[in-house]
Order: sequence, then C-alpha cells, then structure tokens
Amino acid sequence: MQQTGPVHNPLSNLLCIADGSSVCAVADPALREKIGRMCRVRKVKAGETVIEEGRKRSIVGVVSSGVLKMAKSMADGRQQIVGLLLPFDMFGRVFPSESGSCVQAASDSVLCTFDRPAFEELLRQNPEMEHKMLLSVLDELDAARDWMLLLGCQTVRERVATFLLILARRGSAKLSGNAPHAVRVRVPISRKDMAAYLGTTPESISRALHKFAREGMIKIVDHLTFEIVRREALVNASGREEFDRPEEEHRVHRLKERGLATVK
Amino acid sequence: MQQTGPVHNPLSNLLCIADGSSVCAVADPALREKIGRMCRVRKVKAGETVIEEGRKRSIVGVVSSGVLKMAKSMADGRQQIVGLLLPFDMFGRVFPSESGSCVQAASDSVLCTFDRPAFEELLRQNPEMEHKMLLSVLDELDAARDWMLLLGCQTVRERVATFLLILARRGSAKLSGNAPHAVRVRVPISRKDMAAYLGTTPESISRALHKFAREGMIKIVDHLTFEIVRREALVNASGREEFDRPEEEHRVHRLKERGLATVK
DNA sequence: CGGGCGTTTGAAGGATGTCAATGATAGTGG
DNA sequence: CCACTATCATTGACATCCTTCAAACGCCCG
Repeated sequence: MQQTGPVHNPLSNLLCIADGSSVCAVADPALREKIGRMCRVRKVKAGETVIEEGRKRSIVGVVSSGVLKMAKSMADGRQQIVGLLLPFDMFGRVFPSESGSCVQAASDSVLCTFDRPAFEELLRQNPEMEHKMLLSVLDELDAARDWMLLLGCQTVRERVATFLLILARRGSAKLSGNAPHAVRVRVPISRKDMAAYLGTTPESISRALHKFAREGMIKIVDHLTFEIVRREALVNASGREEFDRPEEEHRVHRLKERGLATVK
Repeated sequence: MQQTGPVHNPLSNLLCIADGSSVCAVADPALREKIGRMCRVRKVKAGETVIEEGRKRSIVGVVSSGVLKMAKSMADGRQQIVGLLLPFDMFGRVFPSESGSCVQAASDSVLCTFDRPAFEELLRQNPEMEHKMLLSVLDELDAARDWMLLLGCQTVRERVATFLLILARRGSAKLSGNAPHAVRVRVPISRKDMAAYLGTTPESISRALHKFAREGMIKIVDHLTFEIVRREALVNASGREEFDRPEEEHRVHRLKERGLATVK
C-alpha cells in the first residue's frame, strides 16, 4: 500500500509551489507548469536515507509532509544534526560541492524531488528563482549561525529550553491569539535525534526535561508532547531574551523561525 | 598617519575584484568601473566595530587586508564567533533581515565597503553577480554546518587540533610542495577570540596547546605561532579524517575512496 | 506473552568551566 | 631608557556539569 519509488504526479505541484516564500513559488504559469513536470513525488519511511553524505549526483527537493533530518557525521560515528526539514523546506545542495550532509527521514514523509542538474539549470535560466534561492539560503545561514551560538555558548539545560520555545513559537504562531497559558508542543523527533541536534546525549535531554517538569515549568504529556506551563520561567531558563515578547513582533521573525528547519 | 574614515580610492578596486572567485570579479569592464566607483576604502584598527549587532541600515564589504571576526552574543555577554573573515571574504548581510551578528576587526584591517542598498541593487541588476553571491553563501553555509559539527561533537582537544590543521592547510596550501616536516602556523586572533570561536575558554585553549607541545606534536614558537611537528598525530588528535592527505591529493583520494573512478 | 527498542533513572568518573594567582608583553609617559 | 600599568597568557586548585555505564521501566509489535 505504501508507495516508495518515485512517482509522476502533477497534483503534487501544489505542495511545493503553494507556499508564497518558496523558491518554486513563481508567477509565470508556463514556468509553474514546467516545474510541475520536473517534479517527482516520493514517499519515504522513517529512517530511510534520502541523500547520502558526500554523494555526487543527487537530488534536491521540497518536503511535502513529514520531517527530515540533515546530519553530518564523524569517522567514529558521532553525529550532529545540522537542520530539521519541515514541510515547504528545501533539501539537497545545489551547485557543485563535495560538502557532505546526509538527509534522512525522521518520520514517514512525502517529498517532491528534482534531478539536481535539471533544477540548477532551471535556476540559471530564471534569475528570479535564483534570487529567491539566495534569500532562502541566507536565512538558512542565519539559522546555522544561531545554532552555533546555542552549541558553543549554552548549557544543555538552556539548549533544551530554547528548543522547546522554538517549537512552541512555530507551532503556536497562528492559534495563540491571546491565550498564553498552556501551549502544547509536539516534538517531531526521537530523544536520540534531539540529542544529536542539541549536541548532547539522550540521557541529558531526558534529565533536563524532567527537571523542568519537577520545577513546574512544563508538563510532560507523553515522550514527545509537552505543555508549557510557566513560559516566562522557561524563557528565563533558556538564557535567551528573544522569546520575551510572546507574539505580534514575531510576525517579523517568521522567516527566521523557518530557519529551524531550513531550506536549501 | 592612520586614516580611519571612508576614502574614495579607485586603486582599491583591484583588491575586491582581483580574486577570481570573488562576487565582484565580473567580466564586463563597465560594470567593474561602476563597482569601483561604489566602493569606499576604510581602514579600521583592531577592536573597532564595523557592523553592530541587529543594526538596520548598514554596509557590506570585502576584506582587503587584516582579519575580521563575526560574532553573535547573548544577553549576559557570552559570545560566539561564527566566522573569521580573511582577505577576499565578504562581510555584512545582503537583503533584509534583522538577524544579528556584529563584525569587529580582530587586527588592523583595510576594508572595501559598499552601501548595502546600493550593493543589493547591483546584485538585482546583474544575475551573474547574484549567482556568484549564491555560490559564496552556499559555501559559507557548508562551513557553518561543519562548525556545528565541531561545536556539537568534538572535545576541546579535538577542536584545537582541528583549528590548527585548518589554518595550516590554508596557509600552506601552495608552498608545501613536498616538505611535510615543520609547517609553521600563525594564528590570527587572540586566545580569547580562539576560545569564543571554538566554544570554550582561553584557559582550556592554553591547556590543550601546551599539552600538544608536551606530547611533541607541535612546537610553540610564540603565543600566536606554532610549528606542526608530528602532523599525523595532530590529525589523529583532531578526530577528523579529512586531513589525512596533506594536500590536493586529498580531494582525489576521497573521491576514490567512495568508488568514483573519474577525477576532474 | 515475550522480545526489542526507546526512554528513564541512578551512580561514578571525567572533562571542562571557574576562580585566583603568577608571569609575560606591550604600550605609556616620565 | 626605564619604570609602570594594563592586558593577555599561563598555571594550579577546585567545583560542577555532563557523559558514560548500567539497569530498570514502558511500550509497541510480532
């Protein structure tokens, strides 16, 4: 029942063109049509590898549903997740380079993929698309540097608090009209992945989370679901001031939020 | 004698246009001329701030000589250096965003600066330049993610070894024809900056360096100068395999390891 | 029901940050 | 040219956060 191979599916075009900020969101109908023909839908199961590290010939694409993780690893197996990819985020590396990150599905996902060389050609022929790509990569770069700050300067406790707040901000961006009580956060990845993302171990993550719970800042609903009970305390524990104002202002920050997942 | 303010200086054009890989290295003479007119030379002294964090209206530019550091900081003063900027590197953020890093001179430096909006306009009107900018930003993104691996996975000892090897590779890229004995490395920044770059403290940096010296891997010439005596030991201490081959071969070698017969 | 995997929890040890004192260096002004 | 001061680097002692190792627990799925 589960289709794993590449499929030609014009309907899916909507998925990667729909979002206004997407690289593929071009105005020209003919171009949209062309993009649609180039795009192939692929369904992957959790744990499946989409792009291998250091691979030469590969693909780029857009996440339609699910969560991908982009990771780099060392010879001895240590691994760092350098980005989470959520719906509308692009993955894969355009233009030559032997830099390596691998991309894996963190959950069952649906992807909209393009042959890399073909997509590059598309970019070269459409400066407007390439411009959007530049903006997108710049945002990713900002996000990566922000994560360097997290990894280089913050304690594990602070990192976990920051992570929860980022997820909460993204998740509640629209619904939280004015109800800052119990925001519910669903973490889209396992403890192990959280650890690899936050530069620590699953054990430390677990301890930090349960300490927050004991301190009454959050409520642990299940392994992956939390309720933020005392937000200001959590913000304080994160060591980051940028979470100080719960809303409005954050509309401006939306592009940056997107950085959590990041595009390419 | 030291000129600190902005100066109009056509001669300096060479500095930011000369390098083939630079964003400004365009073919069209008229465009080069235009870029030259837009460019202003500015000399800054060590410690001077070039761009403040979170600044709206600002500049972009190219480093002509000296070293700049790009840093992000937290409310309580903790600081992470997210990039070192060497000659030919661009600094500043094109296109709107309130992401903040500050840029400071790590040594006395000469810069070639552009008004940001004007430079953006230049990019928009020259897709070829914007393409080069994209490639350049993609490389920066790769570098940032590699640094995330360093900050998230490596021990302080490994980070210091990696840092030395990166400097050595860059510095000796051309001269070391076949003399892999004592490569001399000059660190362009203070211990405090090294610490902020490697996500640790000056004390830990100092200890790691002197431990390497006691172990006979390096020789400490002065605070900022080192000789790499036993390179393979240092590579081993870095935990990174990518330094295995001293030079160029290293690219070829890696491809071969992956089973790709052809080399470009 | 039983096995396997992911999570949690505890105990112990290590790596690294912190604090403090000393030593080295450079720039300053007499 | 020589103190003198300020800054940076080094070194040691100590505290602690965090990883590591091990075991128990819960949950999903066969």
